[in-house]
Amino acid sequence: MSDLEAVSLRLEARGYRVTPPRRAVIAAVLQQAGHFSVEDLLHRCRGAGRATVFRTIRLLTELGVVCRVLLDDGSLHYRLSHRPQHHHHLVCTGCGKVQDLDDCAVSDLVRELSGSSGYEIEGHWLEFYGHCSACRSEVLAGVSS
Amino acid sequence: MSDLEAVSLRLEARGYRVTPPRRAVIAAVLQQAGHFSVEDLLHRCRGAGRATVFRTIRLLTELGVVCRVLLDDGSLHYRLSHRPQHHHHLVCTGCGKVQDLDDCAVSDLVRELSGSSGYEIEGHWLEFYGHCSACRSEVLAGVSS
DNA sequence: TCAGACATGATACCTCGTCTCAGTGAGACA
DNA sequence: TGTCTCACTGAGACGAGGTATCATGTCTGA
Repeated sequence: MSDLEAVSLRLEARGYRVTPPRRAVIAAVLQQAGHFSVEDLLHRCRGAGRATVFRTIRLLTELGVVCRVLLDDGSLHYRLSHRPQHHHHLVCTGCGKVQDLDDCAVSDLVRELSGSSGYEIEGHWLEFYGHCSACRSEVLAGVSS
Repeated sequence: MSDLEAVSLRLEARGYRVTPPRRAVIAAVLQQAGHFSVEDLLHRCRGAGRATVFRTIRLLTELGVVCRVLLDDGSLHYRLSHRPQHHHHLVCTGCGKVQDLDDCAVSDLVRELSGSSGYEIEGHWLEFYGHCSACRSEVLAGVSS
């Protein structure tokens, strides 16, 4: 079963119809290698309207098919989520590559914080920014030349 | 020395002029108890123009006088920073109260991640969301009544 | 005094996202 | 088969939040 079919089935299981514009958006999302903005999708899905693309992305976010990535300049991008469960991102500020971090090491901190602060902590947002090994070696090569 | 004077001195030390509109924005920021949007400041500084308020907030962010707070609905607010150094926030989604977390417990995780991922990690963004003790007791009172 | 740098407010503009609304089409049902 | 309902659609208006531009004002140092 292709990814497109799998996502379509998940939509149908929730009672949503899988229409041609939605298929176009899902296909465009599945083609994206890294993170992308809604504007990128709008360019790829010329047939689908602006509102439809936004609506479909919101649907896919609810389904856990895509997840939101906060870049270090504050802009919000999306990314195909290979992990429907809670996870974090490691974003390369050089090439834009994003890596998933599946073990949430903050959960211990959350427990500790719940005790000390009196808050009932329901969620958190954690993103790491840095340079991947490829970008680091490029920078070093640039300096030495 | 008042807070207003202290911030003014920091601006001057960086070579910026302390003009009446800037003083008005700084005073408005210092009066804010919790987090605020630029729109809130615009209401409080009727004399200063929209662009000036945005420019001054950007300046104050650079100086570390205010810091950005990402709310759980994705909107960006600002907050008077009592800790110029790196810190995190604990945001109450009920009343909007924000608490600073000064010990960055992610630094161990950053070191560990640098080794395992090959990334040179330069920054991270961490916000916690939950309900403060006051909001929790309100909810409980509402349920029991 | 004067030139140049800096700061200003007004306003146009941009980006990103939501809302509204009339039209469309798929599916249920008589 | 016809009709009815309702989810879904695209177009476009709208709003929030922020930036760019520009003429003008003000400060500073020579």
